[in-house]
Amino acid sequence: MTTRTPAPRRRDAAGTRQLLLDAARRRFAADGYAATTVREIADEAGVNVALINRYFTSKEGLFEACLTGAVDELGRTVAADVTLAEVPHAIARQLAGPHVGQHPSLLVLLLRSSGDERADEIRRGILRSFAESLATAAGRRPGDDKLLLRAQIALSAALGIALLRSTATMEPLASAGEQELLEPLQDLISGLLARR
Amino acid sequence: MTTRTPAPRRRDAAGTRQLLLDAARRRFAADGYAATTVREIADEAGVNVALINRYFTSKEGLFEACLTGAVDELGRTVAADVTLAEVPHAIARQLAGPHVGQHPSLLVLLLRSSGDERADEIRRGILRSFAESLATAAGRRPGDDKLLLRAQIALSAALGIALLRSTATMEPLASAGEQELLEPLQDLISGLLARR
DNA sequence: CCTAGATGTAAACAGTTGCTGACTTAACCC
DNA sequence: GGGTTAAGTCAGCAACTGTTTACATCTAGG
Repeated sequence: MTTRTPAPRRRDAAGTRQLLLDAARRRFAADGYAATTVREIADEAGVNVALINRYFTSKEGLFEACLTGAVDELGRTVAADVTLAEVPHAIARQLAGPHVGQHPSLLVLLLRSSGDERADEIRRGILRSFAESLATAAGRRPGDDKLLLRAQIALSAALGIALLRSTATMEPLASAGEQELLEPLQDLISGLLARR
Repeated sequence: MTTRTPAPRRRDAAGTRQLLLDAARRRFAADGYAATTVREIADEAGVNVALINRYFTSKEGLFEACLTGAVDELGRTVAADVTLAEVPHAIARQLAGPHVGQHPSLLVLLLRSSGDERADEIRRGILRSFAESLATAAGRRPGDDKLLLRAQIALSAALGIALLRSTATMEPLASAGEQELLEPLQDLISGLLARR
């Protein structure tokens, strides 16, 4: 069985660029920015180290590209106008959905600081906008800081779960599936954000 | 005004050891293990770099010492037999209590992986034991995995808040005080862990 | 076919990392 | 007070970091 792709070209800029992005995202999410080596990333991608600087100028540039890529992907899966009832499903899917494994949780990436100011500003921007969406879904009116705070706490919870699942090996949390996470998440979200 | 300490000795092993521990905890919590340099720690402690290896054998040894120190301190502030109603208070205090600032949140340290197996095992051990205590406080009976999962999620939430407060600058979460955190935390905990 | 530009490779650079050894200096005891 | 030991200093090493530079090789267009 040969490959189906029409052009199995041995030199493909866009292709290797994507290989690097995928490998980088995995390593950054798993080990953090500082602990990850450009050579590790290149090896995992099966690509020469120098290409990182060719395609992304620097390690920070690569990280930034991972981040903006993650934004797009998240923006596609999580619509901006979710209802509060859908939120637990969205979180559970993002934490343990069928896609995870090859694409390790994007959420973890949002907790990985690079120290670079530009990249960190992107990170903060995404987080803020997520919290806003969540607060809006919960019925926030402009100026309502208390509900915004609650939305940020809910977001913290989702990110905390993602991080603990990936760095600590804490059962049953680490290997809980989408279904097992759903019910607790529903209780958490409704306890925190439901109108009373 | 001279110093009040009875013995202002210029050479004090225990003293400088503690200086190193404090500085290391701050840096590790703020920047993570890999991004923190032994020279940074030594400078912040106002101490020669070589003393880190003298007193703690290695950077990893220092991190491990920070971790076990944090265990003791947490074990003292958070008793093992808390009631469920006290949990939100304990979390809020640990997140934003009056002591924070000089002693940046111990919780963040528990999310900082060093890559060293020994240190990470300590970390996991603490987290597991905390989750157990929480589940017990919620009325867990042996073998009840569902409630344990919920306790681990609650713990994730607390840690996530700690991390987001320290790495993202997300208002109003970042500068919320103990009181402002308490009410949402109560709703979160009761929604997640209360018997229904 | 054959050349020009795109793609990939190899080696080395300068700076930083954690760590070590030989050394100096202060504190304590008789 | 001299001498012994603990406490602190200093310079440097070997390994690793991100990055660059000069070079090889493939691919497409004329």
